[in-house]
Amino acid sequence: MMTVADLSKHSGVTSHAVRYYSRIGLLKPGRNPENGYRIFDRTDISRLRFIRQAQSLGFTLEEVADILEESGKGNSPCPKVREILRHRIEENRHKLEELKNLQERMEHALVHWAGMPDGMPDGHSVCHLIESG
Amino acid sequence: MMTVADLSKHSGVTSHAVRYYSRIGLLKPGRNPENGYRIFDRTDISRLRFIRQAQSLGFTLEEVADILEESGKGNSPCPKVREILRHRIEENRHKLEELKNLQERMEHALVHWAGMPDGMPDGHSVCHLIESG
DNA sequence: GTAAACCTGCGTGTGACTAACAGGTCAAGG
DNA sequence: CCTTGACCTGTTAGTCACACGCAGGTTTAC
Repeated sequence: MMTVADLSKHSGVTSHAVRYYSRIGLLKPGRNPENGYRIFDRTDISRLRFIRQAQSLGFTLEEVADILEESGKGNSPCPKVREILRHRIEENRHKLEELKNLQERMEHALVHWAGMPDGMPDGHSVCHLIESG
Repeated sequence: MMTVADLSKHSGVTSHAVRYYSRIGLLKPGRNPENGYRIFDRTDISRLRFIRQAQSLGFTLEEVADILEESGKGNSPCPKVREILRHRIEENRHKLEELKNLQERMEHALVHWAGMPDGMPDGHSVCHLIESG
C-alpha cells in the first residue's frame, strides 16, 4: 500500500536505504505490475522497525538477515540473538579500550607538541612531531 | 637494496601492505630493470616507519599522503599535522561516546533479557527480545 | 631438474550505505 | 495538452585499509 517514499517518510529511513534493504533481501516488497514500483505493507513496516532496532543494539545486517530467516522458518531466533549479543559485547569492550588508548596517545601527543616548534623537512625527517612519538 | 619481502621482514609490515602503499604512492621504490622487482632503500624504510607511526596516531593514509607531499615540496607539514590531530581528537571523542552508549544499551539488554523466555515467531513479532527494547 | 618461495599486476571482498546516472512515471497547475 | 517537479527503476562507483587469490614469471637451494 506504500511506495518507497511513503515508507521512507513513515519510518525516517532514507529511500536509498529502503531500496538497499530490498536489494539484499531484508525487505521483500511486492510489485505494482503496472509500473514495477515496490509496494510495502504493514508487515514490511514492522520488519523495517525490527531491522533498525536490532542495528541500534549492535547487530549487523547480515546477522539481522540470519535472524529473520530463522524466524521465517518458524524457529525461535532468541538463543542465537542472545549469543550474538554476548559476543558483540566482548568485541565492543575491546574496541572501546583501543579507542581509549588511541585517544590518550593523541592527547598526549598534542600536549607534547605544544612546546615544539614547526620544523622544515630536511631529507631524513618528514615531521619531527610525529617522529618524536 | 631490499625487495618487498626484505622490507616486510625488516619492518613487520606485511608484503601485501607494502605493495599497497607503493600502489597508492606512499612508497616510491625503484625498480630492478632486470626483472621489474621493486627495490627499497633506507629512505623507504624511514618513510614506512613514518607511515605506521602516523597511523598509530590516528592519521588516515590519505592524510599521510598529504603530509608526505607537503614535506616533499619543502614546506613544513607541522601546522597541518597539528590541525588534523586536533580534529581527530574531537571525532574520536564523539565515537567513544557512541560506543559507550552502545555498550550500555547492549549490557542493559542482556540483563533485561535474562528473565525472559525464548519465544516462537508468531507472524507479527520476529524476536520479542529485540522488540522489547 | 625441480620444488619452494619469492615476484609482478590486477581484481575481488569487506560494511552499510551514499551519490550519481540515465531513463520511466505520475500528479498538479496553467 | 504540456510542463514542472517529485517520484520511481536498475546499476555502478565510492568510502577505508588492506587481505586474498589468480596466472604467470623469477630466484634460490638442493
